[in-house]
Amino acid sequence: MSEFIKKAISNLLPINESEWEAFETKLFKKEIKKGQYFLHKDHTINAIGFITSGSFRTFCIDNTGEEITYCLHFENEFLTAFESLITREPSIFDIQAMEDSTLICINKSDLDQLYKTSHYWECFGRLFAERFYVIRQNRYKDLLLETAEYRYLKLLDKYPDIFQRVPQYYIASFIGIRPQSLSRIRKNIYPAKRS
Amino acid sequence: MSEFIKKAISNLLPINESEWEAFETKLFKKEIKKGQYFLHKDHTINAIGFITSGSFRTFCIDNTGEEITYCLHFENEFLTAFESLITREPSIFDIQAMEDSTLICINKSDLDQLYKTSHYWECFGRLFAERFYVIRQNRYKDLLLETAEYRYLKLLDKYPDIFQRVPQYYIASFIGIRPQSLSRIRKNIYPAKRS
DNA sequence: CGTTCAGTTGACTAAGGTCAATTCCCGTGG
DNA sequence: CCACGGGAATTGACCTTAGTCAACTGAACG
Repeated sequence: MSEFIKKAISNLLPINESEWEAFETKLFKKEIKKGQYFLHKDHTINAIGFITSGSFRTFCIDNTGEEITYCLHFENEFLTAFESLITREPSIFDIQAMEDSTLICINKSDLDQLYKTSHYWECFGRLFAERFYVIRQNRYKDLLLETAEYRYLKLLDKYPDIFQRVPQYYIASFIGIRPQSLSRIRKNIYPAKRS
Repeated sequence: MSEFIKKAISNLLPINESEWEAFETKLFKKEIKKGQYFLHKDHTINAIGFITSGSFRTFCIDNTGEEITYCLHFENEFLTAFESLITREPSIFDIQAMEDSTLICINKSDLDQLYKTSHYWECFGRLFAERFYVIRQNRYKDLLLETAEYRYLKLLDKYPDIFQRVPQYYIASFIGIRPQSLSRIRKNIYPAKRS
């Protein structure tokens, strides 16, 4: 089960057995039913999860009271409110399961301990943060420079089956538009048929 | 001169003398005249700078051939194309001095060496990346959730003298709109007078 | 003094938001 | 098996924000 997380970690920085064992003993499993929360807004997050099955969305409430889906998360991805994890401030986001889901988690305090005692893990922490940065950077770039239609197509390209798993109004909001606008964009792309 | 960079580093993670000395020997000074470049697009960046005087802008070219000012940078801030620094890919951004400027720089290779040999520096590297993440995150949040007017006022709040130092069309582009739109927003905020 | 370029303004356009009505889809209970 | 209810998605009509294009102003500087 934790083979996948080991692979994801090795992907960032190859790991040896003793480093892995120190890490593995800290892991715990968490099951979250569809609709339940991994994190509630106004709470400071104290763990990182790795999604072994299911999917989540990170959302917040905008000035008009509307829910804005900020991120979507799927299998084999790390899940956390990184900003809150770093700053130790309460998160402005909720993180909710969109399907019945399973996570492998590690507590922030255990991770900090690993950072402190192991050069390997400190280095991993840096690479982890750097990768999070690149993801944010790309999203920011797309929002600033690209059209909603481009963002929609890019998302479809990355997750071809996303429409089978995620309601369209979450997707719309993730792209940065309203469900009605996404509906129109889709109509525009696929003139007669339905996708 | 390098007192300021030492202070900026200590701010992230308190530093002792021997760590500092290892670092200081690697530093070099770079002077860049107004209009000259710290980094050219399509080149992989191999240094981080710390601005001791002057200011810079990071920009790229959008689909329509328009220059988009992506970031503005001032004294006592670190300057790099972080994405290119991390991924070792060519940057899509140019970084250009907006005023005659002075930087204290360290090469990526020297930094990597410090990361490798010192737990202090590795930890610093993580905190540095984390802080970059938070900055990106905030910009992304503002672009997704806030109006152009709010972003304008927030920028003014952070850099009250920015209009004395930076042409308005760079500022407009930085907050994600066209100069004409910024002009109208300003007209709207200050109905009769001029600021 | 004319050239240049940033900034402003006006008229028009385009993208996306808003509100409301309608249709579609799917699960549940009769 | 069918009818109904409820939420998701679509569509239409209209509005708002910002973009586009072009003309004009004004300050800076040789």
